[in-house]
Amino acid sequence: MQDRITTILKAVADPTRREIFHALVVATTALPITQISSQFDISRQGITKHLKTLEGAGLINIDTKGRERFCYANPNPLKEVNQWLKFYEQFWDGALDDLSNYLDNIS
Amino acid sequence: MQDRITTILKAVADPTRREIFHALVVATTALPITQISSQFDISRQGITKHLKTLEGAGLINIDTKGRERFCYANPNPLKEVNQWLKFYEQFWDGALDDLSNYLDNIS
DNA sequence: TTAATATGCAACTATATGGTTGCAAATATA
DNA sequence: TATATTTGCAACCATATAGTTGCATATTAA
Repeated sequence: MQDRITTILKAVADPTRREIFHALVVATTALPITQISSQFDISRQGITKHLKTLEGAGLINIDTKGRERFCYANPNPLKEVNQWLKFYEQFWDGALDDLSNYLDNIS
Repeated sequence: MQDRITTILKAVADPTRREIFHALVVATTALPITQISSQFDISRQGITKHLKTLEGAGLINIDTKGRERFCYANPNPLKEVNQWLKFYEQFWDGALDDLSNYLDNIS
């Protein structure tokens, strides 16, 4: 199908999915689908589709418990985006003002 | 239309556009469209569309000189992606092994 | 056991996206 | 001046995407 990095970037390129992901990251507990969809204006099915996309990118996991499916965030795939970015960091303005970048580049 | 960050993420979510962008970043000189498209299997018009998307995201600039249009990369918009990522860095595994993250979090 | 709740699946719609081809216009070269 | 090169614009096509609704099913609660 497509690259892992492409799958991840496409998943977060949608603003609604970023919102859903964010809500799950800051949530103190896993949330069932209905509860997530209650926070948005689009239908539950619309939310379910977004959740599937996020799950496909590895950005969320879902645990089924009885009739409910509890979703929680897994930010780890974003490390790949970070790595992709890292190469270009040396080319953008102000890069050398950033200590971490400096350390990366002298090693 | 849409968020700046959404525009940027959508631009880099396409693998062909990432390739084009990368080619321009590592190029030592600005490249005319025909020369860029010669490096890819898709048509010149296909490349032109991608260039427009990249330009719309601010990731490249284009200078017209005579009949030619010279393209060069501008990685600065990626700083916004980096900032978006930064928030989630604290939630991913191994974040504290990274000195830069550590420094960010004690300040 | 009956009713309510949470969900998945399928079908459908509208629009966006990635790609193509054909043609006209501007610029450069012979 | 005639020809070749570089490009933009417009139309078109196929598929992907973001969303909807309707219905069936499983689990929980009354």
